[in-house]
Amino acid sequence: MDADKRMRLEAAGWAVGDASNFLGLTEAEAELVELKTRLALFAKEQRKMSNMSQDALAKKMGSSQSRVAKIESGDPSVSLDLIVRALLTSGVTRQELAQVIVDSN
Amino acid sequence: MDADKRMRLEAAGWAVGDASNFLGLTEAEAELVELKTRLALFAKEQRKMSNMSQDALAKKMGSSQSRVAKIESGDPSVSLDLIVRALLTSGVTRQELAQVIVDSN
DNA sequence: CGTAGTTATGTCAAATATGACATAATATTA
DNA sequence: TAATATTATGTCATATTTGACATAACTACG
Repeated sequence: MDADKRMRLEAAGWAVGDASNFLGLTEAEAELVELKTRLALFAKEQRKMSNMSQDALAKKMGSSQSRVAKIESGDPSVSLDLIVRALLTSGVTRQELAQVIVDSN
Repeated sequence: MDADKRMRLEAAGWAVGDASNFLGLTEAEAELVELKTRLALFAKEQRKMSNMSQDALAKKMGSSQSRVAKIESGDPSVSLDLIVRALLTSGVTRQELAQVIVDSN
């Protein structure tokens, strides 16, 4: 919808800091953007931690190198589902996932 | 199934003991499905907790009553993004979200 | 230097998710 | 009971997300 497009713009270019009011983002929408951004960074960390190339992870999770790159760069075309799949495939536990969510922001 | 076969299967990356492999799901995919299911139930709980009808929540998050129903029933057409948006819109904190993730399964 | 390995970026057809709508089913309340 | 509110289910056109591909941009090492 409209809000999603706005979320996209913000995640793509506009400082992810806190432009909540800027384009009329809901509190929840802004929080989700921040959460996804944080998880994206964590995904990159954890893949490296497990000594996999983007291509290796991609194959393991049935995706492609370019999409893994997009996951890790916080590309707005990437769903939360895909980010979490990447994390779980990298061996991240629910506990670690939860920790990142608590620390987010 | 004997221990040897189990060991061989598990070494090859298969979880033995649930329906994951039967459905052709990787471990990560199965874990994601379980996570989403748990979050869906939690979403229903929390909406009720905040005394909103599905229609009220739908309006607040820019969705529709029928989609909120699908969120809460664990409909496979619902993304994790949408589930989390529903949760955050219902006033769930990151801490509570994390707690559910840890407890999942 | 070159070259092999890895990561980033753009594009696109196909797959999937979405809100909206109708309407059925089930609660709730007068 | 009936009337009303709420929730469930199915469908569909549209929007978004996807893997795949090409290729550019690094990185590391001989």
